[in-house]
Amino acid sequence: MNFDSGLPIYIQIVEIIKTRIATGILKRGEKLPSVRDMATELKVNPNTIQRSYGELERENVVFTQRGMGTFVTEEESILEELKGNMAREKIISFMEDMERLGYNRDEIPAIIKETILEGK
Amino acid sequence: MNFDSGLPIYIQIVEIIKTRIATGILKRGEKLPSVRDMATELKVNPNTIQRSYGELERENVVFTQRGMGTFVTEEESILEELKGNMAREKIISFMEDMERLGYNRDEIPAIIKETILEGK
Amino acid sequence: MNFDSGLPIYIQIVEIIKTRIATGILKRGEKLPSVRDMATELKVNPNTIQRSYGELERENVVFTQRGMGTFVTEEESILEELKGNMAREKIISFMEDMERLGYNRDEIPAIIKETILEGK
Amino acid sequence: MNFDSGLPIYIQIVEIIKTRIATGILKRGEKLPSVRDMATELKVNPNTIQRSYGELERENVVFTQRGMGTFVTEEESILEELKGNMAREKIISFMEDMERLGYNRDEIPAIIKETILEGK
DNA sequence: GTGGTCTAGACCACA
DNA sequence: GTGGTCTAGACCACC
Repeated sequence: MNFDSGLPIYIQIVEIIKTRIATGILKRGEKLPSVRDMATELKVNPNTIQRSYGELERENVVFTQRGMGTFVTEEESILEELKGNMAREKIISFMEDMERLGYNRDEIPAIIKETILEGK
Repeated sequence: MNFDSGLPIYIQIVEIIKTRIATGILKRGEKLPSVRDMATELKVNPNTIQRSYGELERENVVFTQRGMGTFVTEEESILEELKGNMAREKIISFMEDMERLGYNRDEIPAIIKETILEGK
Repeated sequence: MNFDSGLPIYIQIVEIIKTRIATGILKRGEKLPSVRDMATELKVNPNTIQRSYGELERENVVFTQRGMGTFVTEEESILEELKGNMAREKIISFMEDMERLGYNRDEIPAIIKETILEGK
Repeated sequence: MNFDSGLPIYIQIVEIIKTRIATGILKRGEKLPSVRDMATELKVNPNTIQRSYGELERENVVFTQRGMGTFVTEEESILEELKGNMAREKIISFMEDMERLGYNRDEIPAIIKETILEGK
């Protein structure tokens, strides 16, 4: 795993975990890897993972039980919001890419429909 | 710049240059940086750039004039096709991402329209 | 327990015991811990406790029976006065705090009423 | 300065700074001591101060300008809210103390009024 | 100079 | 074992 995108490593890890949760790789209520295991897996310092987990907890995406571990939230509403946010980000960056390629915002839905039909 | 995506570096450079052309950073008929300059800019071996330019020429995206340098094609149809291909790739990977987030192919155009409206 | 408030330790202990009596942790007529036990509990020299007990006796808050130990006074009037004094101190320091936060002496009772209502 | 209240040091520092702001010792827009100076002053590690400042920034009580320092927020509404919160905490703990001394919640405003009158 | 991030390694409370 | 805190010391970007 590389972390040279310019963003702080702990933020990048937050994004990775959010993606895993939003896409269902990590499920509602599931235990995350321990701070130490995650640190070993991603080859970063445990404090960095700690910070990532802390940030996720602040956002109520995960919760921790002392001595037990860190878990994906049980609250469905937060998970839905998370998916919505990630989708919105994906859409926005996609649209920016498309505009850079010379397409107009408003014609994009139509182009997508075409592409869907082609693929069928 | 990192080139550790697994793909051969020369292919990655081909993609970078195609993106620059498709987005208009490099314009129709414009001279590309010399092999040597490009190698310096991307911190790779000049032979690698040479190979990338060769590939681009094979695809008629650029053409070479001995002693003058390498230039973006003058043929509008090729540029259009290039943009179309890049757009199609973007759309496909975007749709895969959205499906992973739990959205159905067919509902995506509608979601995009909503997001456009929100952003206004 | 820390005793680094600047005040003599024996005075601080007098205050601790008065608080325990005023709040009913130590009841009317109840035996106080022996000097030796109290010294162990608070991790101070027994002579210090001896001095604190002496001070409390001087104020008629406790009385000593040779060979039996030290006891909270039986006189209700002294206990009432003790509570009144502690309340007055609490009120004064509370009001100073509130004034420092920018509240006027005279508006404080009203603010408290509001807070009581909120808490209901 | 002692930090053995059981609470994490960084939280205690957050409280100290909030008190300084709420009581006007630190004014609207004023620069806080640098992380390093504060660490020296309070004899803790700079990272601990960093964490405290980060927490305060998260709560919008302060903001930072890279290379310039950390400053008390300019937003009056946040400062008002801060004072309100600190007052509420003071009131609640004061009332708990008074109840422990045998006074009823509802009679406290009256007792305060008496104490004010006595002091005049 | 400022804050921001990261690593290394320690100790603690909780279970 | 788990997460939570703290220290020490380094390097970075920005001003």
